[in-house]
Amino acid sequence: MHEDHLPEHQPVKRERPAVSVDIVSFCLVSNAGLQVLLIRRRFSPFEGMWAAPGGFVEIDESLEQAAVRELAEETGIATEFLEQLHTFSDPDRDPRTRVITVAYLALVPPEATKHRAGDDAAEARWFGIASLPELAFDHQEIIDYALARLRDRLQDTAVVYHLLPRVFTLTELQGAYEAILGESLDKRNFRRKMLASGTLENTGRRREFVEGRPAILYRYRADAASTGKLRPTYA
Amino acid sequence: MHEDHLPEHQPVKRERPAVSVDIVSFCLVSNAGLQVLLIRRRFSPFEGMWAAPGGFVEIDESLEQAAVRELAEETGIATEFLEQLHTFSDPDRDPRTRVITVAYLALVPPEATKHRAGDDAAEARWFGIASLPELAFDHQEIIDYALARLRDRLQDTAVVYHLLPRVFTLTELQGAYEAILGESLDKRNFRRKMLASGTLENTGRRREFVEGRPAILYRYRADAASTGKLRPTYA
DNA sequence: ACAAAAGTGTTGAGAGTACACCCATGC
DNA sequence: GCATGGGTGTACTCTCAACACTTTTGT
Repeated sequence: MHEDHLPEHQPVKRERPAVSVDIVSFCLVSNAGLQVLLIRRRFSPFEGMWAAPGGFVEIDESLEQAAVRELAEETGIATEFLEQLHTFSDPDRDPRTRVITVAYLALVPPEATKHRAGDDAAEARWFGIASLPELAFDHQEIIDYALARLRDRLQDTAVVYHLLPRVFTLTELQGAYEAILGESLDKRNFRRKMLASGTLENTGRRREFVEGRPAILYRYRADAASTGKLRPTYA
Repeated sequence: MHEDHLPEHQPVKRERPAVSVDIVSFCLVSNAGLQVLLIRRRFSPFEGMWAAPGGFVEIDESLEQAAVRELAEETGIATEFLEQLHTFSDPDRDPRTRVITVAYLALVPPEATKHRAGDDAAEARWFGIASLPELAFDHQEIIDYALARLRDRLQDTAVVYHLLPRVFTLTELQGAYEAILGESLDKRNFRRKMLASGTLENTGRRREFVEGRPAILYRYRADAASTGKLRPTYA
């Protein structure tokens, strides 16, 4: 990094690539599974195509700030969970000019999923992970990467916390795991593991007015994100 | 990312941050443990201080290409293993101008560790991981991050492959794990696990002319990096 | 009483951990 | 024959995986 400043050493002002962030936001919708937030592009290139929300980094903000800002500007969504994924740098990934993009993973809890179209995007929409439209740029690759990371995080941390309502039943929790992993899990093993992990807390309340036996409502303990000892596979 | 091109939409040409790569290279030196490659800076800022090799990305190269090029230019070292770590973007991390840097992990096998000072650096040197000098920029943080990632990779892949000579004894392999993890491991459990992983191959030769009983020489199987099933903890 | 969903235990297999002595070679 | 490092096995614990019936509620 360390030479730009020295005129006699680097006499030519180097051409700088543009730097953007792209945010892959997931949410869970009961019996519709895992959803990804996309916007429809209003401008060329890929005008009219769907893409992950994102935009250029301002000169005085960090990448995290840019990600939060762009997500808010383009979709109106404020996320609590944001994790850097990977930086994509193929010189030809954007047909306009050289753009290096830093991809972020965002998790949006159900009470915050209401979006609106922003200035830069004609439209924003949640898509089921299994039925994504054709995507602009290398955004399909970025979303694949994000999903792999989310699945990974699920194995050893309490990230689902950020995708569920504050209270939930064990069956709902299992449904969340199954929707994200794309496979079904054994009920008894799942419950044992979750309860043993020490991340859950019985609220003492039950889900009322439902078909069948009312389920106990749990919440994540306040320190779950840090404390959670989860490295299960269930089956 | 998607608006730079539209004059009426973004009439002002946005100021672009500079983008650099920094490479944290590790090697193993028998009974000197894990080493990191640093260069002494020839220019301000932090002139005379040690830093990870790195430099600005050219407009038409990928980040990986930039990392390989900078490492070669500044130290003459060619690495086989390169993995992207994280992108550091604090607006104030470089006092000169806005620089976003993408950090890479490089592993250098013992036969490739000879370095030379390059154009941009007065001097290059391997430092023991436990006795690093004060570092320029946020490079201490970057190296900490790289070491954590290396330790992580050690748990479930055969990365040590890239840090050892082509043939080695089990004792040497265990020494490598211990040097990287910074803890000692049980000999019998370690050997059982390694041999059971299926990544090693007995060369049929032994280390000759040494004190004590000659040890069997092993090599990694050609497909070890992909096949290796390692998730041990030893103890 | 029946439909619907919640809840509950046991067993077998494999992996991890702890631990101490004999073996092959060079000098 | 002794110093030096190489090599080996067993028992315990714990976690994972497979698997089916009973309980509670509303209607």
